[in-house]
Amino acid sequence: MSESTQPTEKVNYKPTLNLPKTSFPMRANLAQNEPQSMKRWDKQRLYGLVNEARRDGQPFVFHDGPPYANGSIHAGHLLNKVLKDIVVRSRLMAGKNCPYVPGWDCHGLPIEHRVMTGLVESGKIAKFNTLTDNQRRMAIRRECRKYADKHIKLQAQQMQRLLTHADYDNPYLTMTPDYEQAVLEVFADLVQQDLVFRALKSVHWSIENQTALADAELEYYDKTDISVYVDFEAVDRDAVAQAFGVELDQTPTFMIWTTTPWTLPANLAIAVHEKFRYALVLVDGNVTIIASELLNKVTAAAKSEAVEVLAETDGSKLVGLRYRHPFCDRESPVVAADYVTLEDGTGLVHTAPGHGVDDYNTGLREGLDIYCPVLGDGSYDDTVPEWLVGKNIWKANSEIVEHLRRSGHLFHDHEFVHSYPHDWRGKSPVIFRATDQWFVGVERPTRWDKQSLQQLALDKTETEVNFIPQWGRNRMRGMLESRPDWCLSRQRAWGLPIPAFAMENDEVFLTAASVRAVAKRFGEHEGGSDAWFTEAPEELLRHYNPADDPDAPDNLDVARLKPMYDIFDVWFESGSSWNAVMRQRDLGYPVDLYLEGSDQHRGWFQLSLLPALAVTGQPPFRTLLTHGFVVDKDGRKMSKSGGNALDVEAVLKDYGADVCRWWVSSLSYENDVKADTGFFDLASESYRKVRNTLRFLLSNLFDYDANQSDAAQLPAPNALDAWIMHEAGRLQQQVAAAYTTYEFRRVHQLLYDFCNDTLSATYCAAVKDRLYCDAEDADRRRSTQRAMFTIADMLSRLLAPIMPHTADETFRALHNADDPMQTVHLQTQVELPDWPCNERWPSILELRDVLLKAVEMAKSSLDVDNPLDIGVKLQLLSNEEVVRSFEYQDLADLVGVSRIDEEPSNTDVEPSVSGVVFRAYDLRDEPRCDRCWRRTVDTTARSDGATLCDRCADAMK
RNA sequence: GGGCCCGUAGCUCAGUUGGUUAGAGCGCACGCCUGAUAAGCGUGAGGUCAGUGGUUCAACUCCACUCGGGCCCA
Repeated sequence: MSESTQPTEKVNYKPTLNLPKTSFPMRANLAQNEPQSMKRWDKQRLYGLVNEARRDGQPFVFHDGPPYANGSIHAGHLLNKVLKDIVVRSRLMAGKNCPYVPGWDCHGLPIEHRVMTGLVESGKIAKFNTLTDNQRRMAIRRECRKYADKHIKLQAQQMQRLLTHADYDNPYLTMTPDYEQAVLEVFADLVQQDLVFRALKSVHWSIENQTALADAELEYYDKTDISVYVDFEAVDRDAVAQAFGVELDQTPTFMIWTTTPWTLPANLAIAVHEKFRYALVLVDGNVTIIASELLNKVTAAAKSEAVEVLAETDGSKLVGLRYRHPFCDRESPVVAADYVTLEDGTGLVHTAPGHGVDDYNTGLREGLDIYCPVLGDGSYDDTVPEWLVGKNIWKANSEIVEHLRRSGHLFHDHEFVHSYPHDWRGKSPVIFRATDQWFVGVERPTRWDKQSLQQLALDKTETEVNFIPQWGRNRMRGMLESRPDWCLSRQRAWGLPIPAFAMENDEVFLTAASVRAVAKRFGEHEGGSDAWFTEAPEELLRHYNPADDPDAPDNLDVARLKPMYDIFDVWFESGSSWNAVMRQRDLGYPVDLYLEGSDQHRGWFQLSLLPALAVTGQPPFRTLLTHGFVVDKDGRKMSKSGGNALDVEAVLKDYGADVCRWWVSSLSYENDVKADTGFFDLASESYRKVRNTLRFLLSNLFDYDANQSDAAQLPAPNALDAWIMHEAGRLQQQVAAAYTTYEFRRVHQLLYDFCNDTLSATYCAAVKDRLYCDAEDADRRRSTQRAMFTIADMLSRLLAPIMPHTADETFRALHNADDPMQTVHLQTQVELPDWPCNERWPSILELRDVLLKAVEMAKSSLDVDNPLDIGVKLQLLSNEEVVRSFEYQDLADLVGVSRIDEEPSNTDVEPSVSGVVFRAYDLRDEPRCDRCWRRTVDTTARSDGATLCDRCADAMK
């Protein structure tokens, strides 16, 4: 700063200025202060108050999907719950009636598995095993319920810490009696439409525990088995010869390979790959068929000496040929299958639909029996050859090999070590076994114009469901098209029982009316579906009268019924929530919005859609919004074991919920979301920018009384104020629209840019001088304060859905709230009046940019540091009218220089960007106001020796 | 292996139906202010639009393939 322009004696004018004052802290200290906000809201019972206040508002029906009641919340929950909360809060702010009932998925294998593991580890399992079946089931269920309760409490607490505004006092739980009742009512409706049936399906089966096992209950260990190459004799020699285009005088065989000889009695097909080449070979005097590529490997393994390829053909030519089973009296076909590989075996795959998933699917497709001659205890039933009946399958393995060897069907055998699934508890090997299961038939006609569920689902998602993002529709369609029948049953204890009974004649008793009767019983029973394990059939069916049931079997004797113990797939329970929650609690149906991760296209979305369509004929949702998954900073999947999972609790503690939510609002959530603690540093920075802008507004309102300074008493707003109010109005409309269309990222962008650019860098910088230096009561200053007050109030409301704590803190500071009941969250958005403002503002802002650059250049060329030591002369050419419609002082404030004025235009000069010619010049020789530090034309020496501008001289009076 | 999707500055993202020199914020560099001060302001440098090939007068944009990543199946 130049010495020559400094006043000789320094008077401190600082006390005469209206400098900002506020108790609103610069540092948010969210980790400490957010819990206090939560307490205040809790005490005033805010959730209920808001609902009460919005009771007559237009409803917006939102339905929360239930997370699984297991473990702590993770990054995915953070994203999901915050997005939901932003939706709900923004709808409430718009005056909508929008309840948010949170829910939990309580039943199911993961909990049961954890509980069982605990029992095994603690040794309690021994005691459980001494109980009767139903006592044991009840004991397990009690443990599972305790486990679920504990985690629901934990998660609810963590979700509340995210500042979500939901009815945590009345959540829905899939394990409560009322919920269970409503699920069974949905099921009854499906039964009534004949959509439910029983059929065989291959499952992992533990012989040791005589139970079906889920994938999660398998452990893989190496197991030594006998692997065998078996010749299956062709039925029609000529047909085979024709397929290979040769003549044959010997009946050829199909050579298969298997490591489970005990499944051979259930063989019903041989699968080949249509695109592979197969060879007709003379090996050691026999003619057999092997995949060409595997021929050498197989004959080498068997140490065959004489190998001669007679012909080759495509797999597709073999399809349809038939063969004779080596020791069962039947013929079976060769079929095509894609899963046939050339890695092991012969390229011809032994297929037993009762003993394998691929085999099972092939069996369904080819219309084969799902034949399973193995009983639950691992012994053969009486449908197999006599020498095998009653034998244990593991023992039978070697007998079958010997039998094949003797009958000449065994080409080769050797021991083979492979990874094989074992029961996680007993560590014994499991088998695949076809068992009776319950299904929902997706291709059966429903009561809705006889269309199938699949067809209804395809049609309705095409026309009646809105997808965000759009590609969700394709994804859903693809999944629906390939949707198999829905297997509803599981063989577990922790779940809702499928209320079926076995009759004396071994037939199954389950009708729509009987299901409804049990539903009613569960609903009124304190323990809900626990009744299934503690009550006799007469009690369970106390609301059932066979005389009123057209489907009741003739010979029904309720007293002699035996309950069956399959439970529902948990997806059927959560998939009935539209009934168990939304319809039962009268919250609105169909629902406006389901919002979940994109994995739920197959999960909750689809499995809610199917039952709802069956029962109501319409989709349960109008809009499906999906978000991506949270991945690590390199875009890789997060996992606890991978060590790259985000610690949500730590992030909340270090950054606070408002920062986390501000981060969530910045995401393009439709794609995968990268997250790392470092990302929250950035969100923190940007949060602080917004916070500081709010603080600046608040700090300049310390002497402003919004009630007294009513609009009527104030003069027309200054051009700057009119402009910022106009911008604020536009912002409000854009933000409101973006909230409505779930474009939170745009909301974030708009709010950030407005705070950072429009307010902080432009408006606030420009009005500082008048706020600080104008007389306290000057019209110009009051007009500015009015704008700032209005905007701060508006911003607190616009920000409330994203940062509930900070918005409330701002709102309460602005309104000097001592009353704990005062909160932004009971407010609705105020529509700002359409403020007229000079329509030339865009040109002026362009001019500002140009002049800022000019000032920057002048600073170096004139060797000036402080822009207040610079003045700008304009030559107005094409845009005379535009510039002259503004006051030069306002322009100077916008650019941050002491003064801007005109000079006569010189026609020789080329106009620059905005049609102006400008010249920045050094003002350091001009007097500088001691109070406002500007070098305006009216700054002169005053009688008391001070150098002041007129405005400051006035303000001092 | 199949279905759906993603890949633009160091980072997070814009980029209309193909059409001038691909935009913004953060970060970074340099500077200012010291009356928003553990703040605030200005200026500037950063890009082979994942890769290859094709369609076109013209491709970040349309098509095919490849690579990397995610979800759901098998």
